[in-house]
Amino acid sequence: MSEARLKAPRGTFDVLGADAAARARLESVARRLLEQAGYSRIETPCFEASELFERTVGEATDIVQKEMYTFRDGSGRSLTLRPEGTAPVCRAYVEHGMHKRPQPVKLWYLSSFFRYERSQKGRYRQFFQVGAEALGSDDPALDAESITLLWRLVRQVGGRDVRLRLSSLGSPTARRAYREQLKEHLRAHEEQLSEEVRSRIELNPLRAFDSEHEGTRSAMRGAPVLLDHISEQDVEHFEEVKGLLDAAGVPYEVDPTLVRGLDYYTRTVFELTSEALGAQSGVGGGGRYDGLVQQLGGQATPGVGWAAGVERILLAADMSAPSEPPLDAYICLQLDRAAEGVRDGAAAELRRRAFTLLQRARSAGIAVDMEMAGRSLKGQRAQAARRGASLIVTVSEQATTLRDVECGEEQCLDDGELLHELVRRSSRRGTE
RNA sequence: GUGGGCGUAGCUCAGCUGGUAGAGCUCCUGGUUGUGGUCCAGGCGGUCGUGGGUUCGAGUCCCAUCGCUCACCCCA
Repeated sequence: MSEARLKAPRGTFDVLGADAAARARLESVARRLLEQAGYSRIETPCFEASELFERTVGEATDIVQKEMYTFRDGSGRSLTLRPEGTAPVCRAYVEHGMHKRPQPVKLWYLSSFFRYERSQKGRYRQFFQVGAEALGSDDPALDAESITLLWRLVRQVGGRDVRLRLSSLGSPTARRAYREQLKEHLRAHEEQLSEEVRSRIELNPLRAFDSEHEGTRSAMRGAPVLLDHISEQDVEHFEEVKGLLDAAGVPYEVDPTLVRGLDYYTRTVFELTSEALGAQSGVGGGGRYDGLVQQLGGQATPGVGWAAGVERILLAADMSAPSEPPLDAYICLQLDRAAEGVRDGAAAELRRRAFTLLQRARSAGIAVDMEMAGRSLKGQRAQAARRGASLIVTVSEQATTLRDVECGEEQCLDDGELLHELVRRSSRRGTE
């Protein structure tokens, strides 16, 4: 018998109505902001060789461990729906020899990503990210520019209660050494730690810094801090970035405990959060990834970039979506004997006339629609009103009339005159 | 994977201690209104998430299951 009705899979959603309009606005703000700064659009495939993510994101991360949508195609290749955007962009940089272009190469995207997770507010299995990547230079100005763009994007769409946190991870070696040091410190104070933190010493020692637990907090006061263990050049780089952000008037907080979820980050890392979001407070984040391109088989190429969740920006921004744009005109069909169906010759003839008019009016640049749902004349007028049309054309067997709703004028015209009148009246309105 | 809350019309919801399903909005039709969003009347629309159980009788009680949602974990 009847199956259960099909629904969008868990963690996915349809975009429509006001939500679609808000997204379109966000996209146009992002495009203007990023293209003005020299970023050009890139779209990479929805899926990539699984290896791309396994190698770059980090074997031990949750993403690779349990969140990837991985499948085999007809030839047995292992493919994965992209869980993030930086590795694919770097792959494209290498694949298209972009190191031969003038550096830095700046690219931006707005695409969907996939992670198999339990969904909740601001977290979905298919989600959208807007992101920007700048490759080919380790100039701290590029870091500062990247961060500033994320900051300005979120502010421009009306992001509320946003905070920017900033830190530096140094080199991967410094980071690894630090991690061991921290684990040692935690093990030395194990009896003070909360059970949860204790069970995560190996997996995620950095998390101990976020704990609210009394004993853990006191144990962490004496803990080593990564920022104190990075190289002199990295400190200098970080100082430059901070100075440039100060100069640009971008407010930030240095947070030495800031961690990012992906393995490839080096030096600068940052995260933008909003209190308006619920549990998933991260709106966007990113950092520098100086070893990534080389890891993918390219020349040693530094890079810096970020990604921000579209759904999260929208939650933080509370964008009042513009309503559907109104129509200039609506074409109604008036049949003498309404009882006769659409197969009736007269009705078909009427429809042909109206349809021709519709197409000619659209070619002339007028936003116009016509009745295509079999409504009564009253229903058609109501529909015209709903669509915001200020001009109503009524096509009947005897005549074609144009009524200007705003001034109440009504005139009987032939089709050529009608077109002129439509253009005249709708353009006059447009320029007012 | 774990825990809390919730599943009745397209949407928002009502339905008391079990008695055989309702309202508002939307949509359509007719009337009315200066041929337009008003007002009036009518209509379309639901195997009450699904499957069992208790009962003469279940939207209501019990069990299971699925879905949605929020949170943990983690992250955008």
